[in-house]
Amino acid sequence: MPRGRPPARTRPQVVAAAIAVADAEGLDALTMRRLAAELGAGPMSLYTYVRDKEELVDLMVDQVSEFDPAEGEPDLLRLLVWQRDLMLRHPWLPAALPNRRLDGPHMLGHLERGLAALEPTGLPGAVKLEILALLTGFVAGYVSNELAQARAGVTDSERVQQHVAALQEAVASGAYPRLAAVLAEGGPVRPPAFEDVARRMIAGLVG
Amino acid sequence: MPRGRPPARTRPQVVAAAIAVADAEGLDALTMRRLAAELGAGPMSLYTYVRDKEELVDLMVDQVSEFDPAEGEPDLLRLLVWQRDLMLRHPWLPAALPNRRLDGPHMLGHLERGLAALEPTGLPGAVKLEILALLTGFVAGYVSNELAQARAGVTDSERVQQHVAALQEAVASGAYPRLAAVLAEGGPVRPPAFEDVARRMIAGLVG
DNA sequence: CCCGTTTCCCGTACGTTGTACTGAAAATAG
DNA sequence: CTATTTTCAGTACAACGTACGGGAAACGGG
Repeated sequence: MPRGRPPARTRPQVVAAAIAVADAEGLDALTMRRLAAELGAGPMSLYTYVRDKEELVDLMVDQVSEFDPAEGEPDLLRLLVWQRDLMLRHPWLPAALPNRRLDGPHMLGHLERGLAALEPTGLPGAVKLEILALLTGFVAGYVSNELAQARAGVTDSERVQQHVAALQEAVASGAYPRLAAVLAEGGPVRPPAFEDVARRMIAGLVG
Repeated sequence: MPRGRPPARTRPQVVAAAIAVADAEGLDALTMRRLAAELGAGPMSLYTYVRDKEELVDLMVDQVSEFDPAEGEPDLLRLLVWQRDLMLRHPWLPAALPNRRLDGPHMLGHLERGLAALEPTGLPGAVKLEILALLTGFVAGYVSNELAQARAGVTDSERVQQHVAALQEAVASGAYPRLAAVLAEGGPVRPPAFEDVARRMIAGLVG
């Protein structure tokens, strides 16, 4: 029997609310006060469910990484596609991943699936882990680029325009002929589809 | 003739001091007050040389990316090796790169060299830029892993040990057989050398 | 029924951060 | 010398994560 006063909320509820805030307004907008207000609670109440903010983000990452077990054991390409979908759905994820403990059940499950996909290679375990880390990093980088370009499309006014102006000026100086050629080439060329690049990446690392 | 009171310091001096602090104590230790104290100045004096902290880090990144022109036009592999050396020398660099404007002269020079190395491929310019971004992201990820493992060697006590304990427990539950096998395999297997992985990466992306 | 114990809730408050504001200080131009 | 221009830096503010501690709500045992 639980002894004292029962919690008014559950930990998954708190984490889910945090994810909702980050999805809607970005990771910077996710402050403890903001999240508490979202839950109709005092700021310090959150520390009943979470040791500190770092742990909160750990839990957020693990929560969104839930995997539908009905999909069975995917190959590496399917795994990367799934990761990308995840990051497109939760744009804060690529920024949240670095320097984070990934020992939640879903992240470990994901690792397990990755190891399964690498089983036929017969590589040493440490190498398999390294490959998985590099592939995840690749996906995060790719999606970050995608998201940045999408944001540049609607133009952040201030910041993006300054960047473009700086580029124009540098190119006009004539010191970067090849860069100038690329920019003159006309911008919106369709970049290669994710699946193609991912396939090349996998082939390069495990082939 | 310059009119008003002359500056007591130069912008490169300020940036160099900032780099020194970040090299020695990490990016988190680099605060405006700390840097000002390092220079024997008042905190607000720094804003004479730099619009805000973001621009300061922009300048730091560009400053450390200076390239010895005597090396001529390197191929892609040499470029990645050089990037890695840079990041090992400045461990804050991988963390500082994401979401940053890279339009300083040295970063543009680096881009120019990368485009030169990709010239023979005949790929469209936008694809070349994408490849360079992905390769830089790969190097940053690889070095981050290297640095994290080195730090785990001296053991951060608190945080790392908690992580290891969580892994042990999860593995002991039997839910992650392949992960268990990898961990039982014995840890310190020599990971593949950077040059090998980088070569595979290049081959995968441009091959 | 009531009281002690346990647990959660949350107002207050502290230290740190980036930086806006303001006015003093130091240099040149006339 | 005076006016102008620029840098310097003290004070201060808002926002952050979170330590602290007292009040509130549930239970077990008498």
